Amino acid sequence: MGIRERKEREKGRRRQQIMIAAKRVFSIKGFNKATMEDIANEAELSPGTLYLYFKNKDELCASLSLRILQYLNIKLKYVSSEKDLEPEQKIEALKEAMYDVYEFDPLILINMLHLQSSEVLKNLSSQLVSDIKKLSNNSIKTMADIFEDGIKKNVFIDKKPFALAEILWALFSGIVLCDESKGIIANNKNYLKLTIENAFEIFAKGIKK
Amino acid sequence: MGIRERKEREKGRRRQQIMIAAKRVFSIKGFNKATMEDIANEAELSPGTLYLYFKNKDELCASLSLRILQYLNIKLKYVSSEKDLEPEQKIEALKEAMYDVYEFDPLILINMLHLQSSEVLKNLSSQLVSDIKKLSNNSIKTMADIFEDGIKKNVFIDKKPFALAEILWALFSGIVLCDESKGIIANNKNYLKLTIENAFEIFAKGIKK
Amino acid sequence: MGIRERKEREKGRRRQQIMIAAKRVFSIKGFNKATMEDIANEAELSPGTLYLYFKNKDELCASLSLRILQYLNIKLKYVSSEKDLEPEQKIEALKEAMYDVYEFDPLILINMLHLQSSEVLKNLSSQLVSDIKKLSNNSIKTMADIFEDGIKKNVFIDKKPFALAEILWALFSGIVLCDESKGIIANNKNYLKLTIENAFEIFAKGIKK
Amino acid sequence: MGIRERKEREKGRRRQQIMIAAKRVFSIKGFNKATMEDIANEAELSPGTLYLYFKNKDELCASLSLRILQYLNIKLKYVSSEKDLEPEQKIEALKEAMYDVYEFDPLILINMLHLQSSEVLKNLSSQLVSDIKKLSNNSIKTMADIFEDGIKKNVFIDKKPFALAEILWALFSGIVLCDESKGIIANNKNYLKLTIENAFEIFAKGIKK
DNA sequence: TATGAATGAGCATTCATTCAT
DNA sequence: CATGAATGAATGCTCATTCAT
Repeated sequence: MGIRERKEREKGRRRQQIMIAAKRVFSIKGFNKATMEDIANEAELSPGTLYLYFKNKDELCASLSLRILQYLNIKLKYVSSEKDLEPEQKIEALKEAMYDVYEFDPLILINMLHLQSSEVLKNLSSQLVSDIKKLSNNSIKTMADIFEDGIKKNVFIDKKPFALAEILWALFSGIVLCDESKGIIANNKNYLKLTIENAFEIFAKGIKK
Repeated sequence: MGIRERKEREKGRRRQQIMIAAKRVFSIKGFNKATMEDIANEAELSPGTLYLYFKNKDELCASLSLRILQYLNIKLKYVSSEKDLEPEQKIEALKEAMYDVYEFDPLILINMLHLQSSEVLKNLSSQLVSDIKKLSNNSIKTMADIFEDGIKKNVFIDKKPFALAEILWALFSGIVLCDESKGIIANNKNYLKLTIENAFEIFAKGIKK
Repeated sequence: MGIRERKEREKGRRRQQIMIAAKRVFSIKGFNKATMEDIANEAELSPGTLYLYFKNKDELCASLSLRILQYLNIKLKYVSSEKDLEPEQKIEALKEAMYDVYEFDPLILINMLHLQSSEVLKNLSSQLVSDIKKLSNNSIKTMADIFEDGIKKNVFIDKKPFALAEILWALFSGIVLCDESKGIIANNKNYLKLTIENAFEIFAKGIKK
Repeated sequence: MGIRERKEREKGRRRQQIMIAAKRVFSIKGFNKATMEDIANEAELSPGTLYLYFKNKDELCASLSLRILQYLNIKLKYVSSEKDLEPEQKIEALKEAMYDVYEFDPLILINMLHLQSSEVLKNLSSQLVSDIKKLSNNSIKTMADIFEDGIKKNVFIDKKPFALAEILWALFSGIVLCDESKGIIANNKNYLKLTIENAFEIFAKGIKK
């Protein structure tokens, strides 16, 4: 391993360290009330250092989204590529994958939502924006592949698979969203787990031939 | 109509005017990048005037949520109370209602999400917080009533109706969410309409006995 | 006087108040070490208020230059228009005018110099930049008119009058500059007055036929 | 040449390298907007290295001034010592010398001006401050010697020679200054060369008996 | 010597909120 | 009621400087 390589890896580690700290602070204070100083303290770094690794606060936030999308993408790719699984088993695996992703980073949607604002997009490097778009599309596409497989095997109804993927994506987003806003909407504990369970049951039944 | 009443009504109108302006500004700039001055300009009022009608920025935002929840509640109540509709027709009516709500105010979710932050909740009057919670629960409860009716009539599977309501709520939230973040996630136009259509089809099929 | 007019005048007064404070602070601390808070304190205003009247720190500084150029311009116009003065008397009047300007704002050159940097220019509104350019050119042009008059009357040598104006402008700038940097260069008190006196004597002799 | 000497020379080279880079960066961005990192990049060194050769940013800037003053001093001494030149020829030689200096480092005045700020002076080593003062005074003194020679030989008017020197110094400074701020003030290309030419013509005529 | 990552004090700027008119 | 100028605390960000390697 060359020096250059080692440094690159070191840099990646720092970014992770900062993102983890940011995640923690965002989840406690919310994106707006969290200050860069808060994050720096949490990461046990100085405020200036944050700017060595992230162009600005918005970019730090967007990078969190990218990170979770990367994780999601890997999970989905893996499920999709499992040749030995029957379509219905893949749906089950999907459910597990999504639950996994949520556990990895429950903040996913707050961050994703933040990206909507055109004012925020202005602050992001075009590289980052295109990475996020690419990964989002890839994720949905991979899910679509899973459904397509089931349709081919005559197990699932013949809806456009991409549409199915989008519905599942929406369902997932919505469930997470409602879980996030527990204070207002949800009532029972383990809301997420139960609801994902129930939702997939309905969904799986709904798409079966 | 007494003078007092007229004044009250006048006051309500002003609040509406401000909320509409706020909605427009929020949808363009996002909640955080929108300034009270932006909103005042959009409403053709002065910044100071906003504070005659709303305690602070967070409360203005929360009032937007309350407003949409009220609208949603009315729609749902109406669907639920229609004695002549069969369960499946009610589901169809639900779909229409939700589409309606979305058209009325697509920003609902951004606002709802914003309410999550405990830091924001601190700024709200307890009256407002309890109103929002009550309405949210009512909405879900009313949907649950619809499902319960279907279960009693032996048309829907015997899932806990409240769970069904939550799934539908999540589905709706997720769809709207994905539509909002079109720039990042969605690909096709009319994403929302198509996806609601597809989703309800799957959902309806999934809960039928 | 209408309300609008009164407000406009009030606004002008505030700008003056701030500029005067800025001048004082700049002359004590230098442009860079002077903070906006320093200036606000000196003006007995809050930092935020400064930004109601000046886009940013660079623009506040440039406005000081504009102010002195306006003053200079008026002085020069007056000298140039005096029909009864002989060319040599006008040169004498020029000297007085310049001395006057310097007394009005000895900081003129520090500010002018600041304008050189392209990075600074980026921060200025194009209106301001064009105003400054126009006034600078006008000043030199007016001086040229004075020399042209002398050349026509066969009193001054037939150099291009514009070139003469530029030399005088440079002489003035240089004298002020050296006076400013007293700490390093000048030795005697009243350096400025003496040197302007001497310089104009040489200059007047040099351009006489 | 001993090792110590070689090292000393090497050190001098590095200082030159850094000063040249600094000059380039200052002339593009202005002293304040130029960062030490900018200079380090231009010099193809790391920021830390700059501090091995200069105590701080202000001292780096002052060293630039010192460097140009040394160059000027040598030029002036040479002109002054030429026994065979007539006073008028010396004035001509002075003109050439000044043009030379300007070409060597047009930034001289920006740097000199920067030294004015008492806040900056605090940051400089007393050694450096006294060097700069000494050289400045020497330069003016040497010019005065040239004029004194002319006065003795009954060629120049009997003004105090030191005053003449100061006027010339001011003229030079002013011309350079105006050339630097071309964007704002000057109009014609080759402003500097032409104006120095014209100015010396007037000046020479003005001091002749 | 040279590096360049890390620092953290410092500052320009913003903006929710107030209040005299 | 309405205004909008003024506020000033809050904060994102910068950059001269340091120091472990």
